[in-house]
Amino acid sequence: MSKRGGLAQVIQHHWREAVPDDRLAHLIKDASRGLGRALQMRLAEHGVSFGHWTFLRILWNGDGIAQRALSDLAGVMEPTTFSAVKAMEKLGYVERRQKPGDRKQVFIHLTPLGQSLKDKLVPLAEEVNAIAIDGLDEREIATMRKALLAMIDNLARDEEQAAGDNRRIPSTREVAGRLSGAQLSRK
Amino acid sequence: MSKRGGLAQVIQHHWREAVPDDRLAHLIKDASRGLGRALQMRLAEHGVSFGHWTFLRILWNGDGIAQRALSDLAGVMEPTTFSAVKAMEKLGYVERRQKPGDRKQVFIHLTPLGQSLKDKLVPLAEEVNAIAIDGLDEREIATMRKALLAMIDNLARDEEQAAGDNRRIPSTREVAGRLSGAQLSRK
DNA sequence: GCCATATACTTAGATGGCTAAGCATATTTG
DNA sequence: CAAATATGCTTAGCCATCTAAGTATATGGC
Repeated sequence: MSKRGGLAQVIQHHWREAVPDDRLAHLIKDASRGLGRALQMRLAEHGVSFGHWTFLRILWNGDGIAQRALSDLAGVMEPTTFSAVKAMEKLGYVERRQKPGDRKQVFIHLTPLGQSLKDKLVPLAEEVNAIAIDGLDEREIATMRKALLAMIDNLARDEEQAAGDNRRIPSTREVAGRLSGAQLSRK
Repeated sequence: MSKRGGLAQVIQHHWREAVPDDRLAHLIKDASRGLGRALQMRLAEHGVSFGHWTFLRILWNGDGIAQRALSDLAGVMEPTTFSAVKAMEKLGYVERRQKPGDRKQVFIHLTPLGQSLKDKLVPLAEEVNAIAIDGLDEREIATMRKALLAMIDNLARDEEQAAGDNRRIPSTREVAGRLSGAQLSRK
């Protein structure tokens, strides 16, 4: 309050110095929301919702996976996937199929329409990324990436432990899925 | 699929190398959700919802501000603030008052109960922060902070421009509020 | 001083995420 | 093999957030 030197400077000072501790979380949240909004705006122009993007991205990288696996890769809970997939099925982006001899799992397949979105949408995400990191150098980005990864890992271990404390041994699926949200299928 | 060398290593490899571009956004989102869940778990033990925390934090730092100002400081839209404040009023954390001669603005004041939460809840956020940044050194955190700040700024400018393209000159309030979501009251 | 515009709050309704709980089907094990 | 347990999908319902649109009140320009 009542610092000298213009708005930008005040904000810079505020975030960098006046705010030592827990507000790193706020910075991260704000960045995340900024990125989300930027992509959302662009996707909306193509009639695709932000929520669907998450799942399409994974399916473009290999469809025909079970709904459960899709949840893990997306880093969200099953009900989230369930409703998104249902909605995308209605939009004609995906099909839900079962394999003979397995009446539990539902496998998600892209339709040609769903497949075709890739070429339109991927550049939008790349554009957002380019805008966001403008002016940052390689080294800074690498450091940020490393730091974020470490934080995700730290928090996943905390969460894992908290869950274990209260209840039971969390399944591998749970722990791994919780770990970071979106990575390759392991095992 | 079918990588060698243990889960942690696979994930590390995945995030650090296999994923060059837009997935920085995913890292940030995952970190944000991890931080959110960690805090939420702890707040829940004290009967406070994550949403309320956002607003309480600001009010502890100076209550009696207008609902609109509270929105700006929290970096959320008015309806979000509206419902949160209504809920907190019902819980007895805050009161909504008006000033004579102004029938538009509603000023939000902490009750003693709302005030008293500060001592219980702030340490929880500090704990989460400490867990999250465990193992990171000063320099890394400073770099991340700087990079995030730059990204927020880049994205805010993008958004500002997109809005300007379509409609009208966004008010100062809007632009500044959008800039990062939670900072000091300036001017 | 009045009318146009801007501002502040509210309402309504959508979205994306979650937890809890249910049901059906596989899998394991005594 | 049968019973117990685990797994995968679904349903129901909550929470935090948003946009769009409505209402009431201030404010500024003519």
